[in-house]
Amino acid sequence: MKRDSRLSSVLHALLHMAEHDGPMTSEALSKCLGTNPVVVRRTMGLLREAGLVASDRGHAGGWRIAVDLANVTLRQLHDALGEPAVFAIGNRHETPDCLVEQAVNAALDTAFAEAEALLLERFAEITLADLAADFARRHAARRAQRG
Amino acid sequence: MKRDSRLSSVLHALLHMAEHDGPMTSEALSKCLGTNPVVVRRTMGLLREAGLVASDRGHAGGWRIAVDLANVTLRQLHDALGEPAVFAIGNRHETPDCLVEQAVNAALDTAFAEAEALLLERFAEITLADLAADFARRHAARRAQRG
DNA sequence: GGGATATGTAACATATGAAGTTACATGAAA
DNA sequence: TTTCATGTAACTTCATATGTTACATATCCC
Repeated sequence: MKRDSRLSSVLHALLHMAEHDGPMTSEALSKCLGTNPVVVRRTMGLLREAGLVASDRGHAGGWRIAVDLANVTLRQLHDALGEPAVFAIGNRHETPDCLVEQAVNAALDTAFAEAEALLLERFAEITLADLAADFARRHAARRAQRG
Repeated sequence: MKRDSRLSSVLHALLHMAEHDGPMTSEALSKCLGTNPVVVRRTMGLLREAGLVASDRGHAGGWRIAVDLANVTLRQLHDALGEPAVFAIGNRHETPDCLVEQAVNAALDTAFAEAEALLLERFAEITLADLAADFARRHAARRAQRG
């Protein structure tokens, strides 16, 4: 199955934007991400609808972060992307008539619900500021290593 | 993304087999599951490799459970299916050069690893016997409801 | 032995959905 | 008014789970 990598992508994009002075164009972001400007606009557009970023057209236009990095969690970004399905595994039929299948679904649904709840809880605990700080640490470590 | 429903399918099949006297053919199972006999053989073949079921050809052939229901967990079935990817969400690149993307991946990987660990833990706690008992309860409830 | 029945498996078809691409409209700044 | 940027529709590509066809192989019963 092809994985949805949009959360990973927007995080990558947002941190680059945070490190960059002034707005960044879809073109510039697409080069950071190794993708296409249209894909960037399509995905960032969802974040704009959620009020997390803003975009400007024309000269000196592009994308900029519209909120405080410390106030944006991975959970908010996941929600902004439309809460895509978390699991690649699932029930064969959602509302089966067969009692056997109902018993199977009930057991699986419970397990998946618990795991999803934990994932979203972790997402809610991590802010963009946390990631930016982690990046800064990695950056400093690389500089130190180089001498 | 299209979800992998094989775990759901094999559970459904195994419980029908548990309720049924004697072996069940791929044909019969495929009708229970609403799928194709070849798909059943393909999937059940993985369980056979794990020693969980056995198959016989020819007259009176078919599939039968080779172990005690109380000794088989969902985790074992998941493993028998080749431990398919649990998540439909993932990193864009697995081992990026970009330090920003490394920081993003590290955060996401941790969250996903925790959620996957919880899911597999729950899977390990649920046996086929548990599901069979739950089915029996549902069956009794339906009979009672009908009068 | 020979027909009937069942699995084993390769090869190919279909369906779904994420991501990539092309094309062009719209809007803003120099 | 030219240039640069986003907005968005339409289409293509790619991955992969699942479905399907065809046929080989093994077993049972007569």
